[in-house]
Amino acid sequence: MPCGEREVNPVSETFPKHSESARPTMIDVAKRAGVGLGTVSRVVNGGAGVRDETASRVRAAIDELGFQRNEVARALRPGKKSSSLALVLGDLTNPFYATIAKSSLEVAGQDGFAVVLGSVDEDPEGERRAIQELIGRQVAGLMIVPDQGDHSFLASAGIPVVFVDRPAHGIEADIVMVDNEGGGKLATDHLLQQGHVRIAILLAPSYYTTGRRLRGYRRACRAAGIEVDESLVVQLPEGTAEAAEKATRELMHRPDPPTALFASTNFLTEGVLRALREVDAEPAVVGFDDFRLADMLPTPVTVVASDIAELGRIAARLLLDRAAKTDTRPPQRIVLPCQLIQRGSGERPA
Amino acid sequence: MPCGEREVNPVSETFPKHSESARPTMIDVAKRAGVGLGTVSRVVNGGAGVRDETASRVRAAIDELGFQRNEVARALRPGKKSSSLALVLGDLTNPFYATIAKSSLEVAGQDGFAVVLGSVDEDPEGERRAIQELIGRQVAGLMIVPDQGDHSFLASAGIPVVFVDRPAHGIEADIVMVDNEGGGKLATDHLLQQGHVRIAILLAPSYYTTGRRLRGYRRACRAAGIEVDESLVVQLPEGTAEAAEKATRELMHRPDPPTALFASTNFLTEGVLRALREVDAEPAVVGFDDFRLADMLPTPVTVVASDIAELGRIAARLLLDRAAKTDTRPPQRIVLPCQLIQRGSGERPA
DNA sequence: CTCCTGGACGGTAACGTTTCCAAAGTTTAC
DNA sequence: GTAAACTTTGGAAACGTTACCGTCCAGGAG
Repeated sequence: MPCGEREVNPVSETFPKHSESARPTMIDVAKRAGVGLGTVSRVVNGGAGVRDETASRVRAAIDELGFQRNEVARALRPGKKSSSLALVLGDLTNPFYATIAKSSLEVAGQDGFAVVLGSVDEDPEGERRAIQELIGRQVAGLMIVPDQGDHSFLASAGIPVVFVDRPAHGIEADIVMVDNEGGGKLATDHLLQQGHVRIAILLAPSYYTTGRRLRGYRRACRAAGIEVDESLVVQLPEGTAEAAEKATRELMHRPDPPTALFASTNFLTEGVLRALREVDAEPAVVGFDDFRLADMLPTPVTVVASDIAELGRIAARLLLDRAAKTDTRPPQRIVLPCQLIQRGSGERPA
Repeated sequence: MPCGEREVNPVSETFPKHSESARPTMIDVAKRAGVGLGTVSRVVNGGAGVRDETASRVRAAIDELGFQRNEVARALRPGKKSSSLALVLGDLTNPFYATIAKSSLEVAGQDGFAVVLGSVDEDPEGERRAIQELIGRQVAGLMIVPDQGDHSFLASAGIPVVFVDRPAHGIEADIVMVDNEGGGKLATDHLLQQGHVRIAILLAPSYYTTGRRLRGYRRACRAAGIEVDESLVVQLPEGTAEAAEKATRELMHRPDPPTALFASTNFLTEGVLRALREVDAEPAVVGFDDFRLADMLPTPVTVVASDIAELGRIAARLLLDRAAKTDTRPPQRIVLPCQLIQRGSGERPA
């Protein structure tokens, strides 16, 4: 029960409200310091070619007036892009995306860049619109965790693009991702080693990553000389925990349930574990992507993990270098390794 | 062990790279459509006062050229702020912040606003710098989860500000928060009802919210006629799970350990639970703020929760209305209720 | 003493949009 | 048939910055 209704009160203290007073411009500073506009600009941009005495007079004026450069006007000049990057990704509530956002934000911030988050619907058309919006804001570069669909419209945007976690079709651009196929193989190999033969794999719909992880799974099975039972390859209608829970329940109620499950995303892993609570059998479980509290669950969860924060950092760094034209190499494809973290759930024998 | 070193390969496909070709401007559109510049602007902005026939000719030209309005130039005009909001908050890896980011992003997106995330260091000076940066980008409004310290410098920013989760000093602005004191009382009351008398409370350092939650705790104790043992009020040096874990371990190894713990943030709850794994005693635990998998832990975790997504939505809505001058009420103080979610850990008897 | 060189500085155009004003065209009213 | 009112349109100014081009002054070389 609620501990109170929503309250709405005017705040009582009487502090200055935000004033509409115009903020000072370089012209104001110039007048105040008794110098020309160009000189102020030079001081603000590093002060090369300005006498120390003049420069400090200008700086004094800046402090007195509380002047701050108008980034919008600055970005209007041709060639000058705004000092911000755009980041387009899915549900921030997913720790995977949140981690990318956080780490790329850090790197961008170090270079004085802000990060603009476009709101992302799930449909490709929404993504496209969001991206166009962002481009209109003259960002210096785009980091995109792309949805499926054609992204060739990005080629005409005139700004560098880095794809994160998955490649996109129709454009040649940098891509930073994890070794999905290797990770899928790693997880499956591990389960095979425990003697499992009937290993189910749960897949979120139509992501690129999904296909690669499945490929790793198949490769591991083939290498072990095991033929894949296609009824154990479960394509979910949604990438949610709920969908995985339902599918797992169905799997485990079959006459010939799998003895092990490979959940190909963190949310799917959660769903699998939820379903298994209500089931007598204790199949082995390996998840893809680590998640908070994985080690605290009744049976600590074995996962295949990679350094997601690094994913974001590399992407941001690469994009900044592209934007600054420091990096003029051909488009790169950077693949981060995965590693297996054994915690218990994946070590149950067949 | 890693399933492979980091690979770096040039991408092989040969798609168009991003071209540096200048994007078309309204002037190009005007020429193409054989109309004046002003007419194009009118069409782009809704088309009021333009003949249908002319408007469609302009729209045709826009489509042909792939014109997209330059938001930067637009924002340069006086009075016109850019159609973006700034969001300043802490660690996105904390689901609490991530949820706020997600929900405010959604609301802003509905109104065609982008959200700029300032990178936030933990120190107040870093926060101030980040905010100044954002203001320089001419955002239409600021949403801030404020650090302690004086925020009066915001009064001269000339844009509306909404504080989220905690108020700030030195400025009269809207604030959207949860009923921390009520939640603290709710949690403590619940533990008292189970017969607990020695209830420890763990507090993250110096947050505003911390103080209110403690106040609710004290109020509940006083109402129950119990004198608070001040050695059970634990001020942590850091708001991390690790700090809470260490403190809990120390608490439980005392000769007179508490029979219940109230962890005042989600990370602290995690730390508490980690420590309790290695302890024989099974004290009751209530956490503040719900978290993913709370119901999946060996003992499902009882929490006091509020609708964090709603927090973000309300803040964004309010800010948008302020920015549009649709809402000219005096600064509001909106307080969302908390509710108790009983899952087991909080129902252990004394 | 004059000329030249170079650093310091001031002024102005330009970026792409919105807004305002005036001109042109069209309808309505008398 | 003419004047008035209104609608549609074109053009120019302005937003705040940067980049470029001159000008000015000091100092060194001839």
